Amino acid sequence: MEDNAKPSGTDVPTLADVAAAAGVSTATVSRCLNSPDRVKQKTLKIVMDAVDRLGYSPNYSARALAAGRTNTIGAIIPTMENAIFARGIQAFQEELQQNGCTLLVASSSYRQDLEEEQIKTLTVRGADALLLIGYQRDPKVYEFLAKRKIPAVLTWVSDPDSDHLSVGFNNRQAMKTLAELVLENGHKVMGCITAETSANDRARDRVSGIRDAMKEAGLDPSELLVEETHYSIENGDVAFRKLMAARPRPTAVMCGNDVLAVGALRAASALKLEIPGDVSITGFDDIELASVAPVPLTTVHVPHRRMGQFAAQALMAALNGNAPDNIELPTSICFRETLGKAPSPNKR
Amino acid sequence: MEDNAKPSGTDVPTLADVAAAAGVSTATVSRCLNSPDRVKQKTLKIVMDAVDRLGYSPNYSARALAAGRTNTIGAIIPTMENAIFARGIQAFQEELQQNGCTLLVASSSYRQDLEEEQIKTLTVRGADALLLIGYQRDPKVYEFLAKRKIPAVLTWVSDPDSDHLSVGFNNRQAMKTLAELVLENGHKVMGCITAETSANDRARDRVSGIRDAMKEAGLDPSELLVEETHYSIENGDVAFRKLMAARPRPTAVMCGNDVLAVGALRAASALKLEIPGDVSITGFDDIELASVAPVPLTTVHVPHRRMGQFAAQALMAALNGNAPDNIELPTSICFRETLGKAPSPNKR
DNA sequence: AGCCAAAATGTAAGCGCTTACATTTTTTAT
DNA sequence: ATAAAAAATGTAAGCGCTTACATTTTGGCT
Repeated sequence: MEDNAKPSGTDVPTLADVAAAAGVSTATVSRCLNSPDRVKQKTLKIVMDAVDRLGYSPNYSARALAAGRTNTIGAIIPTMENAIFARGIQAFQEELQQNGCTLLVASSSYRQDLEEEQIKTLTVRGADALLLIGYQRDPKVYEFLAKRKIPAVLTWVSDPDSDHLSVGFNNRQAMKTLAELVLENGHKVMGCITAETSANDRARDRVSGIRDAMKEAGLDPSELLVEETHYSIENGDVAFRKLMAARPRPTAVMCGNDVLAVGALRAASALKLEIPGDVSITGFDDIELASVAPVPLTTVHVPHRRMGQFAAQALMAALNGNAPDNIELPTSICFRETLGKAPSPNKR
Repeated sequence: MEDNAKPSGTDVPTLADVAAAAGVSTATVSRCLNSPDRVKQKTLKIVMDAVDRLGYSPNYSARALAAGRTNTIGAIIPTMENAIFARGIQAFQEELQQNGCTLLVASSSYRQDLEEEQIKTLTVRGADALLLIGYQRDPKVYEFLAKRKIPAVLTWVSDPDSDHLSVGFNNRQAMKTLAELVLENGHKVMGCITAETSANDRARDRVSGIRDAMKEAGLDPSELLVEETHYSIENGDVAFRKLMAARPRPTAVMCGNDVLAVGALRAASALKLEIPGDVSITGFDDIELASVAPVPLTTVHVPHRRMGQFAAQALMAALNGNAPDNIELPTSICFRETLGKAPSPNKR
């Protein structure tokens, strides 16, 4: 018969098993694992040998319960179905991993109610901190987070006026810059395809950016033709056709993201419109899709990877009791082939 | 002074607080939450009222520790950076959520060593079950999983001969069917762009499928020109150019997935080759990209959503002690515009 | 009314770990 | 050498929950 010092059969070894095997207390084993510098070299070696020998790995539930933190970070993104968020989140995850944290991803389908639910779920599941997209949400959510002392970083936006931590970029300014370029090409009748602006602050800001530029160029911003739809290639296609049916017809269509722009491009091709000869089209994001579109897309480049990385660093800092600064990353314009001079009126 | 029956200040309420507030024991509260049919209606109401009033939600770490399960499922996918896995995983997640489980996603960058590490990490973090892509891995991994009694479902493949649970499709057969169609169009010189076959069983099977079809059509399978590379549009472009430099030049290039095919398409356009007039190109997966490629892609349609859904169901069944059956889902050919007759020799 | 099985609830022992505090060992200064 | 300070280790009390088992309540029968 075995005595009780050994772990029985196929059971997963516990801290106590390691302690017994190494001839020390569980506290010492715990210290070896969590703060090795507080333990004598010799002891450390003995314990680590025991850990290896038994193939021990800690039970995270128990650790979380005892320590009051899970080392899990939650992220809630609007969608996983296209690549808009993939690069940024991937970088976020890599950075977290460096810091011994795990990422839990949920998606909200661009629905505010679902996002709130997911925030609750992730919190309850023990997320120590959260990455959120955009800043627009019920103040109660922020109160809830504050009450639970859960740091959150808002990304894909820059929100310097607010006291919420954010790591992102200025959607409005970025789109404005692109719009200025479009207007410099002589376009007077402007169209725009965007996500629904009521529930999406990034989309709203981008549209505002276009209007800003129009105003400064002496055009009436209210004449911007706007099509709102969900992000998908198909919807971009449909929206573009609607825009092309308007009179006067836009000579430039600025899209809220690259996915919509690619849909517009497809529609243009079907309508036998030359890009950019007949109509100019622009995107936003600079995902891989943009560079391989039927006509390579002129778009706004967003530094997704750096954003993800910085967001992770900010959160780690917040968890360590520091107060990280908001970060606004610069965007740039990525010139490709879909932006050109406005066609001369007689040519149309 | 408060007495100890009430939760103090901003603290998160616990089971005991609810029990005190409802005037019952913690066991009863626990039962109300986990098996409501085992308590009296009246008690249930009292307890649930207290839960609402206090805004209680259970601590999952504690629950996991006590119950020995986390209700968390892990998934390890080769990459999050393109959309190949997005739809399937999204469906998987939705189905899990229906069953009260949370998804933890990790990515392995197509590296077997990283995958093993992630499997360990997720296991240690308490994943009750795992979704894995493909079947090729060190037998030790399966032993480890078996020893820990962690159910795993292999997806994106069908592995009927093995005793591992799988929910997927037959890569070899699917590609063979497409290859037959290509060959029926009179192509004699075949090229292929694939992921590295040594570390990717899906890729390997797909190439085998092409060879199978060639053999049956009386061609020498060893004459298939193969370019191996990582999945990306850029790499598809480069590989296609290499293939086009071969003599005799392939008249059809079958790609291991849609991403590579889109890259090939881009290269073809740069080389002023007509698709499918000069060269036919095919893909695999039927992701959204396929339908919006410069020339809409003829490809293999994979039922990603259903696969994800069934995989989740299989895992839930396994966790409930049932032995779910392997599932092989049918694929279909999605005809678009990149497959055509082989050009007549004199035309070249 | 009285008995008994079934239903409902309570009691309390953990789950595996961290950590405040107590104790022992080692180092440093005198 | 010796006292005091510092470092290392041990002891044991939880963290918030589930669940086996014990106890009480309920309700159907006779």
